[in-house]
Amino acid sequence: MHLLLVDGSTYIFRAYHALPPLNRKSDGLPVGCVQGFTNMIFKLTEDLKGEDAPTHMAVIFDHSARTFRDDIYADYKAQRPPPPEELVPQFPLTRAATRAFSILPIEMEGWEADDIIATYTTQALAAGGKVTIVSSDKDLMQLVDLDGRVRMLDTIPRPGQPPLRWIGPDEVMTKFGVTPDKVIEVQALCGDSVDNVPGVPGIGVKTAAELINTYGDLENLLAHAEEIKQPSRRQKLIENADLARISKQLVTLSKEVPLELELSALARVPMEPGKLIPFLKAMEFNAATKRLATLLEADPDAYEADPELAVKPVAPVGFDNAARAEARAARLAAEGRGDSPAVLHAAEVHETIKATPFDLAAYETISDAAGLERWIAAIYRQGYVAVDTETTGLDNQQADLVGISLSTQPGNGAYIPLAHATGADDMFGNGRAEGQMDIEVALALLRPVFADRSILKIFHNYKFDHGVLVRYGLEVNAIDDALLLSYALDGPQFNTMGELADHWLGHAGIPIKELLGSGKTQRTFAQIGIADATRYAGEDADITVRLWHILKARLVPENSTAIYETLERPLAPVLARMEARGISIDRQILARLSGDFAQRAAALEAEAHELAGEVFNLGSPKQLGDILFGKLGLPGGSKTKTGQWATGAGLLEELAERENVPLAKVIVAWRGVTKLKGTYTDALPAYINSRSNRVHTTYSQHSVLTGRLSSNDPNLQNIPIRTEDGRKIRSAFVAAPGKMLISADYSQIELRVLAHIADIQALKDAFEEGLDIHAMTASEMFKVPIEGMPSEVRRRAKAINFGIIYGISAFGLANQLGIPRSEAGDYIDTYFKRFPGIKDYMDHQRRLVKSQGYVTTIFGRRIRFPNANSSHQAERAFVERASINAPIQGSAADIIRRAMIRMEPALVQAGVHADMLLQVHDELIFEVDEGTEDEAMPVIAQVMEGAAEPAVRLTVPIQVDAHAAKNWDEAH
DNA sequence: GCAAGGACGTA
DNA sequence: GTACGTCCTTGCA
Repeated sequence: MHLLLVDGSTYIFRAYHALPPLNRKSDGLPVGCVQGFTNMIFKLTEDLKGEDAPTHMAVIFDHSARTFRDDIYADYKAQRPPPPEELVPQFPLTRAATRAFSILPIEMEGWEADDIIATYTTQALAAGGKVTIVSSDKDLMQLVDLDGRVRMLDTIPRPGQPPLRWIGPDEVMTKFGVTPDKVIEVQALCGDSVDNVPGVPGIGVKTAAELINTYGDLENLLAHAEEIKQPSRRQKLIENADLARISKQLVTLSKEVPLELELSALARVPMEPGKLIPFLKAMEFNAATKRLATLLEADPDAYEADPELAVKPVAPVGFDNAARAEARAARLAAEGRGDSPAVLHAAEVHETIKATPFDLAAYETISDAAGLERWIAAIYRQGYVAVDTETTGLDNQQADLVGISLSTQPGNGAYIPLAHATGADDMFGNGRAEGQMDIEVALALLRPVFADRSILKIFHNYKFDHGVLVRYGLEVNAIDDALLLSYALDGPQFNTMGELADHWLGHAGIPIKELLGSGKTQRTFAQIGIADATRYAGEDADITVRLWHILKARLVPENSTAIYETLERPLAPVLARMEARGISIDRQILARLSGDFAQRAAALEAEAHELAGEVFNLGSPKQLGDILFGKLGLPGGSKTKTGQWATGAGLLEELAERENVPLAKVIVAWRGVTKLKGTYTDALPAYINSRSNRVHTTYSQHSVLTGRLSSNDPNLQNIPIRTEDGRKIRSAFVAAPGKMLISADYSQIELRVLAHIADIQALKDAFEEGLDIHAMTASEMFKVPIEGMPSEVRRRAKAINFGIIYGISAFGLANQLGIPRSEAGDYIDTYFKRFPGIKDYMDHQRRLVKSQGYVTTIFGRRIRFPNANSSHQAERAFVERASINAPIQGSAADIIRRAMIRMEPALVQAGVHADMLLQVHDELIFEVDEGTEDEAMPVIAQVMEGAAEPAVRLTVPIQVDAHAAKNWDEAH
């Protein structure tokens, strides 16, 4: 007997890094590793002929689950990052490839592939056979034996080396300095940084081998540790004896895996064209199909592509209609959309999916475990699934889960009702509706699927579903998000699934209003009948999977892959966790303020009525305008675009000053107080979540043109700070008992980004020297020494600096500073003369936006302006200013996003516990245990300051200021 | 009950 | 002059 065991998982990972990426032509599915794997299996069968030919064969895979090693040592393989997303869909395909060659793929929950290999190896030896292990994993070297009955074979292609490299006792000796039977003793001492096996700190392979060759094994060495001459080595061994013993347990492969298949079941059977060719065709490996068909003396045309794996012929006309593809290519070329294969591919995917009709009646209601298990099996075959949750409300921190829908391909869908009540019309209702499986049973079945990093879960607005699912104990790994794909590609153009579906599929789907109604009679999803719910929810999952196919195909041709993969997708779970944490607010402070504001508002209101000589609604700009400019006949009134009198704060203040109108002052004061009361002190307490006693904002990751976040329900990005009253509100945001808040903010991030992008040496020098940037600007412009500079001069320079960032106009600057427009124009001219690069930068962005319709951040985020060539002068001017601002604001936004993505792992790495709670554009708020703030702050600042690297090396220093206190006002 | 407009809080 | 979200009034359904 000759048993050949292929270590499948290691090969896939090595192939992923070694081989160029390859995508299936028809749908862009990544298949590079599958192809590498298929070639490897084929070459093995070719190379191992005659004497070397195995009689038994299997491919062994790791099963993504914990193993006994996690129980021995919690940190085992803790450093291992999740597999790359491109690799994920390829896992099930490599199993399929194995079966296509008539070889059994073997994996077992709770066991690593290495353990299964060790057990089969032991059994084969006991049966008198020999074993070849196809792997280069050093952990398997312990199985090699001295008399050549167990050898390893490394087949990973390496330049300059033979294609097949046998690993026997000599090679093991080279690697570990000992015979194979002593490998685990050496590994126990030297550990393994990749798998996070600790070993004895400070002992490497060389020392370990020397010690083992002297003392024979670990136990004997430890028993004689006292005798070792070198003091530090002796001490390390004595101190870390237990660590070494644990390490040995970790590296020792189990030879007692309870195998499901006996050795005899692995007997080789010949390849069958009926299995192999349909697989190769489904993968669209055309050359391999021909070659293997010839080898097997089969007619490739006699077999169809495996329907389970092939791109589904979802459209009336398939992808392979040459005439149609050609016509399409011609049309696209004529439209100037280019003819790169990726562009054509994306267009084909879109057209095909768009042509697939919706059939709401086809969606399945899953009402029992057997039904769900069938769907889960389909999900594992597909490797990905679109998921949508239905809940009782829009607040994902409170809403109850009502059901979950799934779709694995355009046109299909299923709904698992979990908490529907009996009909809303039934006045005795609110019982549990019939035909639903137990929620715990359903979740138990779904839990491993959601956690499985080899199955991609596709959401639309993942953050919402995450907030619901984690509260039901589901962990979700490996996600894509159709809404974020859309945002990475098109910016905030589309906000809802309905808008996306309408635009891309020409089918908006059932509006939720149609099911729930609105106003007083509005129902929750739990009150919807299961049949209606299945149509609605199934459609949502179906739409999601369609959008995913269409949008994902556009990433590569539209240069948005990096933004999506490195900024958008990784940020979503970070934000989801911040939302779930919330922040504590002090109700008492707010209640006292509300009372205070109410009194002051009432007094101001009475005073205003007195001054106006009549009772009117102070909250009505219309009534106010009529009184000021009508009844009182004040001059200087201007009209808004709707013909109303304008009554903005700036205008009222001017009126108070110039015309000496006390009423104007009173109104401004009243507005200030009622604004704070209405928006903050009255409103915020209502947002306190009764379970957590904290306020949970929702961040929108897909709403802002420039790449910033926005915050809503409540908006925690506009908590007051500028006035005394405002800061009192801010002081109501507090650390939990025993905790502290840390606020870390970027200093002048946008001006620094401007200095970098526009390459303004004078600005860079100023930042390098740590100067007051506004004072420096003033000194340059007005020729005033920084020392003893009047505050008014600095204020003007500051307004100009901000103006530059906003795409300055003389009109705007004049307005801001209350100076004549001609004077503002002179300031701008002076600024351009002093900092000549600024004008170049501005002109450059103007040209870019007009020629290509978008500008970019330093990380390549595209910010689109479809109106760049508008026929309206005002609109054009607006786009010009926005296109000047967007790369600055957007690059700063990208920097803090990168910091947020890296923050949690960096804190873990540093051994600091800190919870990131809020982001306010250039500021991050954390909550830490009291007393740990001095450890946390440097780590936080370091991550933030280095966030652009290594993607971009900024040519200005980035500075972060961090402070800790019990409340947000004092921490800021 | 809903949308638009004005005003104003933040970076 | 950039980017947001929320509150309130108004006007129409």
